[in-house]
This record gives sequence, C-alpha cells and structure tokens, in this order.
Amino acid sequence: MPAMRPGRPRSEQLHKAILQTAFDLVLEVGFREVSIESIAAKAGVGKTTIYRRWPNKAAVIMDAFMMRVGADTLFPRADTVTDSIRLQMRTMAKAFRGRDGALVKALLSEAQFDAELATTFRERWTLPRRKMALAVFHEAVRQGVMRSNIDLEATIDLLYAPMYYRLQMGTGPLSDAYIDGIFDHAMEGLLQRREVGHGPKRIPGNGH
Amino acid sequence: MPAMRPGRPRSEQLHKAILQTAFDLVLEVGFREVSIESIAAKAGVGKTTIYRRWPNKAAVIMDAFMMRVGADTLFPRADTVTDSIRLQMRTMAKAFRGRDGALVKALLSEAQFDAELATTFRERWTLPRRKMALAVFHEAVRQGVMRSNIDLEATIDLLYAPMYYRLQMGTGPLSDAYIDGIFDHAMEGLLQRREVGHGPKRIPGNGH
DNA sequence: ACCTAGATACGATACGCACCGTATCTGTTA
DNA sequence: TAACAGATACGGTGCGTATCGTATCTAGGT
Repeated sequence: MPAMRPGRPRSEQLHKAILQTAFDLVLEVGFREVSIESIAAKAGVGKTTIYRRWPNKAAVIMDAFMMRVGADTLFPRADTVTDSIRLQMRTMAKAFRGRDGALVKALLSEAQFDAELATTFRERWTLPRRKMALAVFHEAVRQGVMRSNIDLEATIDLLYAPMYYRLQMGTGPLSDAYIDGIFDHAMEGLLQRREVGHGPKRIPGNGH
Repeated sequence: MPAMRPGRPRSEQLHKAILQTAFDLVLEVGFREVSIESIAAKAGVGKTTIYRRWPNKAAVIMDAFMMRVGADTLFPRADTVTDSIRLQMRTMAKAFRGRDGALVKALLSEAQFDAELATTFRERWTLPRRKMALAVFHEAVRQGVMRSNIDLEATIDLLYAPMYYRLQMGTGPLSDAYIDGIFDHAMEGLLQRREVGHGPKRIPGNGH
C-alpha cells in the first residue's frame, strides 16, 4: 500500500540511478572525492532530487552499499556448526578483500565523524551479522561443542574483530590462511577440552 | 648539531603552541570541525606558519597526538609474562576509554582517506606497540607458557583487535571485565594444556 | 667592530576554487 | 492541485597558494 499521496510521485527509476551512480563513483574515485554535486552530474539529475531523499552524501552511499551487498555475506550453513563458522569467516574475508571491503572501510570510518551514519551502519550492517553469528554460537553451545560458560558477545569480537583490524590497519593480508589461523587459535580455547583435533580443515568447494 | 642553516630559524615556541592548540581544539569541538584556519586563529599565528610545517590538518593533529601520548601506554612489566600481557591490555583499554581513545579513533578513521597519514599512524603508533607485544609473546613462548607453533602476528590481532573494534563499533563498553574476558578466552587456547588455572586474576595495585 | 647581502620565518591579506545546503523558478506528472 | 523534476543562483566555509612588508638569522666583506 503506497498510500498514494497527492502530487507527482517520486521516480523509482531515478532512485536506483542515483544509488548506482553513487556506488560506481565511490569505487572509481574514492569516498572522499565523491560529492553530491558529482553524483548529480554523473547521474544526470538535479541536486534537489538527491537532497529531497537523503540528508548528505554518507547516507546516499550507505543506501547504495546496502542495495548491492545487503543480501550477500549472509550466514552460510555447513555440515557442522564449527564448519559453518569457519565458512562464514572465509566468506566475509573474501568480501572484505574485494569492493565491498573498500565500502565497509569507508563507511565505518566516516561513521566516526557522523553519529547518524554510525547508528545506521550499526543497525543495518553490524548488528544483523552479529545476530546471525550469535544464533550459530548458541547452537554450538547447545550441541556441547563450545563451552557454556563463555561470553558469546566477546566471542564474536574475538573472531571477527581481527578482520576489521586488518582491513583498516594494513598490517597484513586478509588471506584464508590468516582467517583459518584466527579461527583455530580462538577455537582451541573455546572448544570443550574433550573435543580435540580441530586443525585447519578443508571445506569442500571452497578450495584454498 | 642543528646544522645552522642561513635565515631566520623556525620558532620552537610557536611549534609547541600550534600542537597544543590543535590537541585542545580536537577534544573541544571534534576532529572534523577543526580547520587549519581555526588552529591558526586560536594559536595566534598565520596560516602560512602552519602550512610551512605540515601538509594538512591530519598531519598536525597526528603530531600533536604523538607529542602528548607517544611515551605513554608503553609495555608495563608484571611478575609473569601473562600478567604483563593482561596488564598492558588493561592499560591500553584505559587509555582508549579516555581522551586518547577519541584521538586514536579519529586518526585511524581519517587514515582510511589519507594514505600518508595511514603510513605515519602505522609506523608511529601501531607498529611500535606491536613490536613490544611481540617481544613479550616471544618470551612467553621461550618460557613454555605459550604454545610454540602459533602465529604470533595473528595472536596480537586476536588480543588487540577487539579493543579497536569496540572503540569504533560501539557494540559495548571497553571495561576491564570485557578485556579480561577477551584475554581469558584467547589464552585458554594459547596456553599449554598442562598450565591450567588461568582464570581472571587480580593484579595488585590495579584494582577492579 | 660595523655593515651589507642573501636567505628564511612570520603575520596579514587576498585570491580562486570546490562544495555545501537552501531558495527560487519553470515545467511535468500523477 | 500538489508534489516532483531540472536548472540556476546564492551565501557560506574552508581549502591551499601567492604576495607583501617586516623580522631575524648567517656569511662575508671592509
């Protein structure tokens, strides 16, 4: 029910064109160099049309980002819970190595100077992914694979913070080998002492 | 040997005044709101004097930051290597909770848009601290407290990345309890299996 | 000892530039 | 009729550079 307000409706086509242009422009010249005016010029629309829909450039690019990658990098499920976690970490690392990583990096950094963007980023990117991870971790605890007396929020941080760290710090590559190392180091402490033998394991169809 | 070049020498007094003003201004109004012109005005110097010494605002603030906190948050030594690590993590977390954290957050974020600042930040902040941590970890391995077949670079990430993560994401407080949790979770995997009983331990003079 | 020449620092001011976010105008589309 | 659309103009801010006159240093001649 689009409520049918009076007057000329906003063009959905222009909406998409603006977001698409914004997305391309960020990857082409970088976040800082993009301006509302440059998006308007390249998309062939007036500045007014953009300002009617978004308050500033960060909001446009955040929307453009979510349109493209929002549905991606969801939590893939493997045969076991630990494999699911490892697979998801690799999937996210792969995304971080590509174009999505550049956008996450830019948006997260810009969010430090823009409280509203920070909230949007947290609610639309960070928290949904944490929630999915939490569900899998709960299942791992329920199955007795992971210890039950651990703080799952801190556990998420332990596994995923290193990815954001390398994404920003440039202290080393976000390779699968690195991700596996983080996973293994963390798991050796998180797994039940009875459950041993969780060395680096190949996931079928996800070859190194 | 200051080499005594011809011409009027630069005023060391003005140098300090500019950095001090920049530091104060960032904490007062925020990184984004600070401009070279506002620093010049508040410090009572000409813009020229600043541009002669630094290429942009980020470089000024980076220098101001290092002047104030460069020597702090070094690696304090406790009785045992593990206590040293835990103590250092708490010290850093404490710094991150205060004014230094605000500056680290701003500089790290700004560095994502400024390659030169990124290099400076890595070489003057990140790498020196990683190097100190590495030395302690090596000692821990030598003493047989930590396993010898682990990637120490990844180990640093595992312990310290969560601090930067919470600093930026705002998913929770950087409390000592949180830090202890990260430490304990990581250590339970890193410690030799024979060496047990490393629960949250009180460090004298660093009360909860 | 005194003076000059060259080099650099300093504050002040002005400049062109880019982009911001808003307002105003004329037309367009339900 | 009412809101959307593009175009254009506007004042504002900060950028980074250039220029100007003055101040402060070294080097070198007299």
